[in-house]
Amino acid sequence: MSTDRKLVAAASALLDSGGEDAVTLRAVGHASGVSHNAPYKHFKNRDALLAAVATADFGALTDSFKNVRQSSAKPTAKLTSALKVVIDYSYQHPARYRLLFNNPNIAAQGGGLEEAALRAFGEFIAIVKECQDASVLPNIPNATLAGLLSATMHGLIAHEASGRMRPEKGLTGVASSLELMIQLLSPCK
Amino acid sequence: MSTDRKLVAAASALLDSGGEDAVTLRAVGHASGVSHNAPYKHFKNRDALLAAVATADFGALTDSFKNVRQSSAKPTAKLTSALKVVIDYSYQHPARYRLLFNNPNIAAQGGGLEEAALRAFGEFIAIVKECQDASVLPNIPNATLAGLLSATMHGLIAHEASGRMRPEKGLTGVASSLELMIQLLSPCK
DNA sequence: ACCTGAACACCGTTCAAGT
DNA sequence: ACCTGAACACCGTTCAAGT
Repeated sequence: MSTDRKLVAAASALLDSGGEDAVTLRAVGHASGVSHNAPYKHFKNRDALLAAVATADFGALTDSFKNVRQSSAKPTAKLTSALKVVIDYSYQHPARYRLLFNNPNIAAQGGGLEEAALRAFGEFIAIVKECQDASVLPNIPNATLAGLLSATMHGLIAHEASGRMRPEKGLTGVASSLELMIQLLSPCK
Repeated sequence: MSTDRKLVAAASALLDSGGEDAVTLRAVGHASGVSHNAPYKHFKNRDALLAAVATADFGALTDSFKNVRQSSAKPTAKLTSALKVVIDYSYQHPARYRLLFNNPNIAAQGGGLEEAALRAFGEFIAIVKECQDASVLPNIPNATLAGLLSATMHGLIAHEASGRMRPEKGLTGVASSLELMIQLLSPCK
């Protein structure tokens, strides 16, 4: 395993175990068996290393979306599954989730990150399109609708992560709120 | 002006001028005319100081929402205005916006922050209710709908802040996407 | 080409001491 | 009660030097 892959894997593991603050170059280097400034031989700086983690994760999300899209499920089920992929990812890897979707500094890093993010979003768009073709979602510009659904999901995740989704107030979780939203959006019959 | 108010004001100004990284206790102390560890006499630590900034801003948002709600505008116009209040705030004070709505660490700080956030959300809920009473929004549980609208707005803001709202893909800005969403949600006629 | 050790200029936080 | 200066244990980053 090459050093740069080891560094990305170590940063990823540290994000999961201790959050973003735990990702010090000293800890990353130590976990990879190199010195604390060896990362500079592979990445411009700490942000570039984190961007590499994000790029890899966007790739994994793209693969997951592709699997969902190519499955034999009904369009609505595919959409629910795709949303569930991201929701589960946000629960299981909160620090990494925030890196991909909630960190303007990292988003501005370049190095293939933007392209990787667009590829993932492209797969999601395709799934939304299947729903529109099946007339379970309104006939508005495809990417606009996908953007709305994606934004709602991310907003709900952030809302819950901030501890402000009170069940007593009728806010009953990300997945169920999203299901309701999809119902409300479905064309009038 | 008391020292603790000065500290909050200085932290607020530093967030605007240099982002969260610029809010060092040394800079806050210097801008307030005290030493770099004087803040510890007023706040438990740096996060508690940032939480105080967030609490104050939630208070300002509550006031803005209240003004909108008590105006003579039509319900839909009130909703648009309330959303615009937050959108403008996110543009003019991005670091502070992220502190209030996108920072789980700060959200968990306590000290009146949670209550202040709920008060602001309560005002927003009341505006959404006016729209429901006027039948321009669907008749589902009030707080649930407000949560969906709020989540969509925050998700769109995050999407744009990450530089991933490409106009060429049909994603044409936070405000216009939200308007479309509200149209789609309006009960079938 | 890749890595290391020392060094620099910072941090947040603690603590003894001052008024 | 409120504040200060020194100190501690960290950081990211740079750089000269090694193989």
